Amino acid sequence: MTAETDVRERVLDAADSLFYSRGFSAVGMDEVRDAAGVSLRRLYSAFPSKESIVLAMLERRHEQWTTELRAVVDSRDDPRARILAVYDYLSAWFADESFRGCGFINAFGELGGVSPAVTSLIRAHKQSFQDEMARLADEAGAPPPLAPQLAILAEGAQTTAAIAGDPLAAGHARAAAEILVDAALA
Amino acid sequence: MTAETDVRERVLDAADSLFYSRGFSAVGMDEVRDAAGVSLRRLYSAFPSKESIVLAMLERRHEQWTTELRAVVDSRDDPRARILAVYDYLSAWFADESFRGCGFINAFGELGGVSPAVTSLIRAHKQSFQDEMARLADEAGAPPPLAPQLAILAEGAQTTAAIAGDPLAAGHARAAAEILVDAALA
DNA sequence: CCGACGTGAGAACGCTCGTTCTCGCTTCCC
DNA sequence: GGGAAGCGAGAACGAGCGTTCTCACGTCGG
Repeated sequence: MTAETDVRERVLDAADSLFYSRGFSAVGMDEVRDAAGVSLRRLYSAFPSKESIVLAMLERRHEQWTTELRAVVDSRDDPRARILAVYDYLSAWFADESFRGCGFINAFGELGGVSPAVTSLIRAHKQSFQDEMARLADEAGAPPPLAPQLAILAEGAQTTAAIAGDPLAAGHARAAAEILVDAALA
Repeated sequence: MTAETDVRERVLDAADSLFYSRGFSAVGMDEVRDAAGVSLRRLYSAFPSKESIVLAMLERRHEQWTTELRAVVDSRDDPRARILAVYDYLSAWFADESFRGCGFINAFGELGGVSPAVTSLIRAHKQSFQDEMARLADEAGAPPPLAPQLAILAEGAQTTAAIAGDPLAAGHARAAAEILVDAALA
């Protein structure tokens, strides 16, 4: 069973990296096989189809993102600092040289119009982020409108950083968040 | 010559609608031909390749977007109202039933990793929007950091409205923009 | 030592794609 | 009226896709 999960991990690692950097339809299964170092036979015994790999990869990405974000947030105690920590997490992420935007937003552009399964997974991921923001805003005692505003800032920072290639977007979003938080708590 | 431009327009109309709603690789040239009501022969005499259609379509979309946005902004006189008009424009756009996010952000996800020409066109479009925001913020006498913050709000509203399917994102972004503008002008 | 099984490498399959070519028909100019 | 050019419809082509199959080989229980 370990061998089986190992194959799945290797395939998901390779698929995540390739699909994230080049998109889904631009990457063939042969390339995934080569990058994973796995035979096509084993690959298709671990996953029934390419789409199932995409779905599994997005699920794993969602869990990684959620875990990492929570870790950064939980390193702070002050409710205001916990909110702002979200943008610090974004800042560190944007600095990664292989950063090419939010994988879920990218997937939505390519597959959102044709794959309902992928669409609902993307939606769930973004909803979970909004819930997280609502929790943090609530902890700080802020009124309800703050949370969606903070989430919108985070989303905008991601696409701006990706397309303009400007990691400073996280700083701008953080500065705006500070103003909004302070205004909401006043 | 009119016939030639007519063919181009018909093809671009069809391609824009199809590519925007389903993505690029999910739509074949046969489908574009059917929707455009043009023979494949004429289609390929007007455009050398599928990618050239994508590029022409994005350029046209950029001009439409810029023109429409300027019209809404120019319907206001007060500098503060001109800034907020941007989010009113977004609000009206999100209400369109065929809205599926920003076509440029979507294109970036699918083609940004493989087509440099498409990437630089997308970048130019987003840069032009940031420039527009900088002009509006400058008109209002706001300090420099405001403009990127307003732009990030607009980008975030677009992806949030698209993925969550929530048109209210424009309202949240507008409310946040009001707070940021007032804080910057205080 | 042997046969059954599981595996890796990659050929093969069926399909779809972007693009080009064929062919019969229309059109229009002289 | 005749021939050359342009056109639409769709077949054809070559490539690439996701997926499956073949086959030779290694492994291992008996």
